[in-house]
Amino acid sequence: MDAAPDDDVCVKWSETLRVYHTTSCELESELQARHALGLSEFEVLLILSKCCGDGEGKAKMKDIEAEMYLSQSALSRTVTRLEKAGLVTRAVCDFDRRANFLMLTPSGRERFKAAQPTHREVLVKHLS
Amino acid sequence: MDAAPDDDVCVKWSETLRVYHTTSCELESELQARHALGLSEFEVLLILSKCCGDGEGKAKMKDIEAEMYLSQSALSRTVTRLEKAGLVTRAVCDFDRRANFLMLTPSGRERFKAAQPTHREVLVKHLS
DNA sequence: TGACATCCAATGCACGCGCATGTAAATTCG
DNA sequence: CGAATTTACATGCGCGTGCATTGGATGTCA
Repeated sequence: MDAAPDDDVCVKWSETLRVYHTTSCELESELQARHALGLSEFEVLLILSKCCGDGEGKAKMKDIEAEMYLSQSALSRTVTRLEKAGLVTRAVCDFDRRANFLMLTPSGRERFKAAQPTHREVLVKHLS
Repeated sequence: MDAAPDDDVCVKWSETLRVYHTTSCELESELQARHALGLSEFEVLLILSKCCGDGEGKAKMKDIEAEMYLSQSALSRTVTRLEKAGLVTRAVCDFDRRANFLMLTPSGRERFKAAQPTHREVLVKHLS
């Protein structure tokens, strides 16, 4: 698998850096400019919206954390921002009152639907 | 080129996210733990050391900036940290006194040589 | 049941980043 | 030449992040 040795991984890494930075940078600015969403915030909405079909959109914080590359504290604050913006609501889990459920509000679902094309558009532009 | 459409880019993107985050995260912590270097700092040393053969290691700030995914201000502060650590020296360019040269100190070259295997090791682990 | 370990989420804190601005040097052009 | 523009770098500022800690709920085991 690794016939050609060390330099290969360096090239691969610098290519990964290039793709990651250019793409995430444009995602960030386009989502912010067109939909007032940070990338982390969008990603939370994305998980919520696909995690639970159409009607609902519930998920536990821990489950979301597991699907994102974001620390527990950062996720907590991201959710706080989303909550303040009225896009998401926290609800305590009845069976385990340590845990929180997260739910999309109608406004949150709307915002996400509006933003998703922008997201796709940028991805297609950089990864096609 | 793009026979299978939208979902493809999403998969590709999430794969890029995974590789980028796991790799850069481990690079950061290994370089910090073993060599007291942040990833940005290492990357500056890397550019300096390959930019100019063995004996010297000079480069203009602007040229370094162009090779990194880092803002001008972030680079400026990164270099300040490297300078404080004694790994790098700033020198004013005689022909354009706005510009700075950057030079590896012997200590800087040493630190870089010590750190490079760690860097390679992590890359190989994640990208092979 | 009671003491201890574990788990979830929030928060204090420090840090690195990008944006906007400031300062000084160089370049352009009337 | 002299004023306006542009370029290089540093710095003030706000923000999002990770680490460490805290507080509260749950689980475990004797």
